[in-house]
Amino acid sequence: MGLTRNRRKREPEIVIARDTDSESSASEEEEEDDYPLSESEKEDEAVKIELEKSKAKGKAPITVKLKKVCKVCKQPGHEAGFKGATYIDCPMKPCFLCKMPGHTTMSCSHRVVTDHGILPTSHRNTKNPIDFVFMRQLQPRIPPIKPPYVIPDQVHCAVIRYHSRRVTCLEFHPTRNNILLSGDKKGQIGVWDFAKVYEKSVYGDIHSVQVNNMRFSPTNDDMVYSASSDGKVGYTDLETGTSSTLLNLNPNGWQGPTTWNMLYGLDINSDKGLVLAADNFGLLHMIDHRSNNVTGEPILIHKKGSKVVGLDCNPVHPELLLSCGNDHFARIWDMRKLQPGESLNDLAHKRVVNSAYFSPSSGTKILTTSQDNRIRVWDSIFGDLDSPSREIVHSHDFNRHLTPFKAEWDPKDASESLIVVGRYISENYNGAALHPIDFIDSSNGQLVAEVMDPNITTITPVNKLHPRDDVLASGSSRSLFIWRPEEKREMVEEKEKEKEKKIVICYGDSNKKGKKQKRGSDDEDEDDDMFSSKGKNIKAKAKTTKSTRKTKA
DNA sequence: ATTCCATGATGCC
DNA sequence: TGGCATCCCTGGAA
Repeated sequence: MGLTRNRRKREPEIVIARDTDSESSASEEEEEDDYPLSESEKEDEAVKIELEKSKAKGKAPITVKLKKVCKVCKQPGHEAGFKGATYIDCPMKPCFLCKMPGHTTMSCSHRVVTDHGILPTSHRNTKNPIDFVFMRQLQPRIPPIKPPYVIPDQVHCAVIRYHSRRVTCLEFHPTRNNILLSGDKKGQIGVWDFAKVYEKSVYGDIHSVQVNNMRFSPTNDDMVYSASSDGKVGYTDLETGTSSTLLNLNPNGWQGPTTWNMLYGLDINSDKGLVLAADNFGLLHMIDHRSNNVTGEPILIHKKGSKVVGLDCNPVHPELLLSCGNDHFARIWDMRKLQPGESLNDLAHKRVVNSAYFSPSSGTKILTTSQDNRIRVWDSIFGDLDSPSREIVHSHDFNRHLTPFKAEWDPKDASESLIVVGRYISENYNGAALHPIDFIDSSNGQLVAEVMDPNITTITPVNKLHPRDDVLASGSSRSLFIWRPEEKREMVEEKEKEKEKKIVICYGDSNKKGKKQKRGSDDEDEDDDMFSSKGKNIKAKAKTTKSTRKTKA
């Protein structure tokens, strides 16, 4: 099953890693006293320390006072932040996962706990009654059955720092299986042939700021539409790199933030021959796909002045359009009567809706990702849409440095239940704080697999499943990763057994260090942070109170 | 090696 | 409505 397999030894496979930093002794286990204290116990301890100190040196009140103050709430008596690879919530704040007050993430019943002995030490040796709740509520959540899906859970190849800014969107080529398109915060669009790993190109002059969505032309595989925060819809020939602007909402340039138009949502209704793009003022724009000219007037489909971040055309019913945005709604529209306030349904959310997708084959279900840390599924667009059929609590908070998370359907899953979504919150995996990519069975909310690699310590908000192959592409910060199932990878490797049996890591051009494209794994000494020693043999540096989760050499 | 800072969207008041 | 506090990141600079 995915859970176990993910974590099975992969050491021999990843050749890029350097030797490790920490041989710092096996006496690290002292981690224990950091931690399994209840809040009151912690306070007691703090008080004790204070007392002792003030007794010891008759006067030293200032330093003593600074001793234990929470960085988050500034209150004494507890501390929040990373202890090694485990993050301690501030108990004064609502749970970072489910957002409910009264408990912390550690004791949240929605928290997914890893099994197989990789439980954070905190949950052994505790007398805290909360742990009983843990065992009771969470143990049954760990799926006992092998999923019928083949989860791509092993890094097959990667481009490290391919982009010079973070990746914002990914798209697989509709017919060429090994071509991955990626957009970034700078406005660049990359084309990567991940079968030939080193074949990649970046188009930098299509957009001036971040690319929010890309779609291939339904009639010409080489042509790509892109929506950007520069207010333009670009139309680019991937072969030649020549690009034209089909829509420019800022013809007069920068006139201040209140007038600057940005385009977010983008989709193509091939049935009606329309390219649809939505902006940050709540408006929907349409471009005739054949003439590539703007058609009709912009239509207000979300709250005036609010961002429409997502558009999705129904795969079966061409008259249905789904939109979502910052007004906390996902809305279903009839293309035949697109008028303000005339939506067929408004799906309410508690926070901003990052994405809303029809299910890939029948188009009857809807999957949404909201910034209230919940993934929602509506089972039938023909049924009751007043409330979702399911809400899955999942950590995918908004953060300024991250591309917003979007849960995505697996287009290959005929049952239309498997989804993939990156996880914000980190978990302590053998001493490393990692942010897995979650595969969730949306029919029951169970975690099917948590995919991670000890070398990938950054958060991976952008994920895309291949339309035909068991391949996952993910964008983490500036790097791209291709994942395959373990078995699959072995097959591939066997096939080309003459070639190195190693994961190929390729370096992008965007950073100085990586300029030289490394072939294979010959000179492993000079890899950069991303695939350096962090992952392996990590030991929690319990001694160093300063140590953050980034324990570099 | 470590700390700091910028950055931006959001939600609350 | 506008100002302001907030944020379990990330990258780069100090």
